[in-house]
Amino acid sequence: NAHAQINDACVRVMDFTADEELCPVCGDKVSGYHYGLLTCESCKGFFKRTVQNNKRYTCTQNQDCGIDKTQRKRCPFCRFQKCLSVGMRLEAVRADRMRGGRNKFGPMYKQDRALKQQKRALIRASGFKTEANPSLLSSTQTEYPLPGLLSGLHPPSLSSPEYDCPPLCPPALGVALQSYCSFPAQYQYTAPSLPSRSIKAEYPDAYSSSPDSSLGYPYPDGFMPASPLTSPMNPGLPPLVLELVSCDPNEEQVRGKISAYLHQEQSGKGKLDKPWPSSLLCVMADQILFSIVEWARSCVFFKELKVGDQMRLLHNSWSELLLLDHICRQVHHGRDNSLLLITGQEVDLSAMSDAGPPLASMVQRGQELARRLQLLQVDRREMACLKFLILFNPNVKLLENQQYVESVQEQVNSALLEYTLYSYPQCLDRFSQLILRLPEVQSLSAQAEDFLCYKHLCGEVPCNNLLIEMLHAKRSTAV
DNA sequence: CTAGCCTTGAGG
DNA sequence: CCTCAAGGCTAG
Repeated sequence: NAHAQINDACVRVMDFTADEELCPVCGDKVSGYHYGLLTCESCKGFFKRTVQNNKRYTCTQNQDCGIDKTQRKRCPFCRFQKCLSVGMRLEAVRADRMRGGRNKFGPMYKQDRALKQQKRALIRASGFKTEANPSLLSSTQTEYPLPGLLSGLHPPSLSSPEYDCPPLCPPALGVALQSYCSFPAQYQYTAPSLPSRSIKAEYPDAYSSSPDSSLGYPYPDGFMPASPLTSPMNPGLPPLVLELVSCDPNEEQVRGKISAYLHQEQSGKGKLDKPWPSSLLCVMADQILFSIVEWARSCVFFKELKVGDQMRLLHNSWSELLLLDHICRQVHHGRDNSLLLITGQEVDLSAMSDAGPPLASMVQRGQELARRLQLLQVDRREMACLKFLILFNPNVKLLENQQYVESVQEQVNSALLEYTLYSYPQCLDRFSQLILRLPEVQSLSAQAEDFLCYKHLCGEVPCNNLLIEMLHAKRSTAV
């Protein structure tokens, strides 16, 4: 049911923006930590009654009832389901009903508080935008779901016709985005195994031997509680970050594919008319670009978008993504005086000086960027987040579902912030250090685009490829 | 049953 | 001492 889904989506957005003052189960006001996380008083009571009295409910609908403040009484089955899915802990309900005192979760509550405070401070310090969109805010309080959070907010008149009519736009990207059958569904999300902090149950005898508790609440068949956005139980590893990493293509496979392609290209033509830079490098970049489009097409969030918006986002970000891919490779390579290509070949930079000043200076800027990221020892997870932040740019013009793009950006931002705070607590400005590289990537990629455009006009670059198509697309729609 | 308010009591 | 998350109580 759409209402419930939209409401849920709003609550999710709120969790990232309003810093979780709302009960994750029903959206009511939080009264403190209860059974593992911050919830409202009523859901605390409900959870307690249910577990203590071993209650069993059934759902008269499809077990997917929306739970909010006004409807939470309607379906206890779904309410309890939701309690579990957001991470409320059966073990925190005491088997012997002893009152008062503290339990094992105490320290975690404290830690969670500290994290939240730190996060707020850092967000404020970095002048980060935290205010939720007012319309989103109100929608969690009223029972009127936002029309369009999931279906596109802008009036149809704003959508640009040229994207909706394939014949009018260059074909390659459209084909790449739409050829669903030619790619296997290889990105099945498999839940990453979280380093499980062993949370011993409050009463070990009752719980430690099996997931089944003496209170009679094993998790329902096939149902494991979903990882909450953040919870004191798996601090610092936002599930979203892991999910983003899981979207990354297998570097080996991409390299193999591109190497094979280049080899074939080379042997097919016998000898290359032009040796290195121009021709082969462009073919290589072109192939990497294809793999980037393939990555985007199959990754979480992006695949929910309509093709029109997918194209708009990619047209906007292709060169940055390409550059980031290059930078990332140089970070791993770790050499100042040579570049590593995806094929594994090295290009000596001392020979670069005669490639012309513009190219040399761009390569230099790229090396500088790589060096700074290497100094930070940026990791895969952070890199995955950065890619998403580049791709999901809500400032792209004429987006049909701009709000969705914005909410993805905020979610990724938030997850990255939390990840860096927990994984690198000794470096509090790590998040800003990472984010500050993005404008640099943007600026350098713009310079590279200009250069490519110039070379293209000089006829020094092959023109029937995705690379040039992207170049034209951006330039023709730039405002 | 629900949910707001009350009482407890270990840990700080 | 105080805190605050457990359980308890009870009107609606």
